Amino acid sequence: MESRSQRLALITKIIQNEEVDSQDKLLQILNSKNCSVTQATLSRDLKLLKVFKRPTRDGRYLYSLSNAAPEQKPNIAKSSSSMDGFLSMEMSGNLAVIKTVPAFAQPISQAIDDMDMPSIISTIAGNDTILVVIRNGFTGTNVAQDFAHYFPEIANKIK
Amino acid sequence: MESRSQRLALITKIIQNEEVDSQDKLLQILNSKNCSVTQATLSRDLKLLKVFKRPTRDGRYLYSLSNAAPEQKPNIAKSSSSMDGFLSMEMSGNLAVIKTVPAFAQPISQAIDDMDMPSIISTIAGNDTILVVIRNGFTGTNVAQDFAHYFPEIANKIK
DNA sequence: TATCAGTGTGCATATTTATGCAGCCAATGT
DNA sequence: ACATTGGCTGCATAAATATGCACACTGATA
Repeated sequence: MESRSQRLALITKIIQNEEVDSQDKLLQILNSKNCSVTQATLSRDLKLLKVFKRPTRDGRYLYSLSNAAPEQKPNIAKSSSSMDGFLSMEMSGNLAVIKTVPAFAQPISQAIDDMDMPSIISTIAGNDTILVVIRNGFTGTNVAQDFAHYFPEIANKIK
Repeated sequence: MESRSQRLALITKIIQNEEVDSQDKLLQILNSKNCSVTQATLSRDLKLLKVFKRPTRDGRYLYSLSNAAPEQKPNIAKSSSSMDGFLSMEMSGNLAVIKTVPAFAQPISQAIDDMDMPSIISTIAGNDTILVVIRNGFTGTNVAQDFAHYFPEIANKIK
């Protein structure tokens, strides 16, 4: 085996047909097929091929070709206007209820979750309403304070 | 941050929202969010979540949630537990809040409703959060017990 | 021919990730 | 109460993977 491109093709075939979980293992298979390289070169080959280790159902990781791997959608960056559409917030027991302009509940809910406020377990959003679940040991006042701190632009809309 | 399941939920969120390419980097982000663990624990967490490093178009590798990989989706129903994607459950007053891997809230919510647990009136699900409304006369402890009974595989994720 | 640029490689080592082991803690059984 | 079990963790270190550097080879160019 002399050329790199031939070796790359061979690697592709091996990864498709066998359960390879380390470069050393791949190295052995290649050696047994008359192809002699070092682990360092293999590492570079795999990067060229965009090979990656995929999790299996039983908790292992095996090398896999990335042809089908889609780009992960990055979340839209938060802007200073992430509270656009916020209308009001009112406390009720261990819940805070936020009303928004219709269709704005989801993005606002996401923005709130992203802040990881200590007083909030999580939020859940419909179309124009968000439920904010307050963590045990905190009060609506705590939540109001946290909101005023993280989102000062809506501090005056909290009851 | 005290419980492992909560940390797992936080990790999924970080991996979705940021470009993480090493456990050390993830470690720093967690630390900045008041969550202190070692790299060793992180390695175990990532294996539990079946996180893997996905190749990007520009030749880098970033951590990614394996449940977002589409080729695995068609098989989920037949070969996975209905509690796949369940991350954590925390009580708050007459509610229990379940955090899931994104997009898993709806099916898990359905599975819970289907059990007709005596301690639960109903559930409502967003994208990665489920609210469980506890029936009058029951407590969060009752709900936790019911969950442990009906879904023993997630008993250890209940706070 | 001489020189240069680019590619490919091994070696040694750095970086990154995984794990054996022991200890802690909470839950459970006797 | 005491012992036991199992989950979770950190520490130290092993295992796995990536890379800086030097060198060899090729093809293009003056």
